[in-house]
Amino acid sequence: MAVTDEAIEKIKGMIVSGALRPGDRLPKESELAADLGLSRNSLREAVRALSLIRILDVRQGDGTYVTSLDPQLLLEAMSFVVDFHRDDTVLEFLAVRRILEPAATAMAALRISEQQLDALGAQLDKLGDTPPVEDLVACDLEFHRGIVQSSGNSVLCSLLDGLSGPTTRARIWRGLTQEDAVARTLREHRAILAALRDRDPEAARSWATVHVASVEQWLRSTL
Amino acid sequence: MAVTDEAIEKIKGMIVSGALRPGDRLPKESELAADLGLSRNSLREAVRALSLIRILDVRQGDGTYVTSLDPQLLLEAMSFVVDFHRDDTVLEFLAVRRILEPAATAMAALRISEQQLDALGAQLDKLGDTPPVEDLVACDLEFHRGIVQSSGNSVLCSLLDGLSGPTTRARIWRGLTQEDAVARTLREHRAILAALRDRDPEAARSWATVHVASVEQWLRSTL
DNA sequence: GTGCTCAAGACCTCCGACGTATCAGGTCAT
DNA sequence: ATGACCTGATACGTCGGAGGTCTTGAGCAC
Repeated sequence: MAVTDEAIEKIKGMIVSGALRPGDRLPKESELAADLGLSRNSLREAVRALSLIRILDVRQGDGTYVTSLDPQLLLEAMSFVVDFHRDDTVLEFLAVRRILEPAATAMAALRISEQQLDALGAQLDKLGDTPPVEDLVACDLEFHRGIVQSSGNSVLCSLLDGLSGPTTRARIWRGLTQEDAVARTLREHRAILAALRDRDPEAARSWATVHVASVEQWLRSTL
Repeated sequence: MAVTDEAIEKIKGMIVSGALRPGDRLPKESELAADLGLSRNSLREAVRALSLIRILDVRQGDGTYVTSLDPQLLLEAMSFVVDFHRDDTVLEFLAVRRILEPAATAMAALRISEQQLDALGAQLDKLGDTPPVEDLVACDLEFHRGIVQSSGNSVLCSLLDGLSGPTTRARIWRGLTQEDAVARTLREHRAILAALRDRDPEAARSWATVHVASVEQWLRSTL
């Protein structure tokens, strides 16, 4: 195994074992390189790799720190990965979202706060009946994120966030605007919100399923 | 933005735009560095980072290639990330698995081949009634992987593979062996297999839910 | 045709130097 | 005494060059 890969494993080990805790500062590059028995250049490759996936946070002029290691932060790196997938695998991602989103919406029905409900309602009202496409996309993303956050599971939230990432979503919406999809989306959003207000998990789950399935169906007919 | 980060974005752009396709070979380090306008050292940091998340495949003495970009390959990197989470977030990961695994098992009930069914059955038979712990862990992992693969969704498969990674699984099983968990697990595995043989998605879903929930319950009472 | 040898090509590692950003502490004017 | 400003130390950022190691494939002997 290459020395850089060894260094990655060793740093990972230091964090997993608890020798380095979230927020801790690493020794400076020259010292750490000496400790691990490799050159500063090779160590930097290891640090850069761990920095890309949000394990480490490098600040020039200051030092290198272990991030909070929150699921939200680490899974954020997944959206980077999702960007690499071509259209032919989008359906598979959407199928997973079709499983997760209804479950998350059902969970949210039991936990969402009145305040959050009002915020979602205000957001929908502000949008109007015939919003510009860009506003609809942004709103759609925000609407679902708000609900999923109320599920109380940050892993689930981050995962869905990655799956529904801006790139994928934008690509889907791009051609979806010519039909009655806009009105339909708004209608379904209101139905989901109503189910949440009723604290009705099964209704919320069903409407979320319908909502994702409609996107899936359209996409399947188009590709 | 640092030159290395720029290089990461540029390489990503070349792949996403289609200028570089899966399996393509990149120009040699010195040429690519010159093209992108940075030093070879800095470029290597970018390549190493993309290599960690399985975007690039570097072969010493040969060259650097774009990987197949299969969902399976890219999401494999997620297990690396999951390893960093401490026990207190394991429950959240398990909750997500509790959503995905029953759905995947139900999907598999409709698509799994007779051959695959026989293989799963043979695997269970070979294990016997009181297997060693290590064999049980390996078998458990293999059993679920085999089923999920039959769901036909490689994204779903890779995701569950990451969530149920060796580390998490081993940590859970470590203390689970003293009780009646072994016999219970084997019984549930056989029930899942029976439901698959019957091509009964709802029974398969239910047994999978029970199976994951029992682990979750045990873990919740222990932590 | 088969197997071996060897040289070219590409990545691997290291070193040393200099640039740049951050932070802490001191200086000076108010 | 207080505040802004300056300056030095510190740590990361970037670079160029020099060997080392591994893979590959051409060429040669059998």
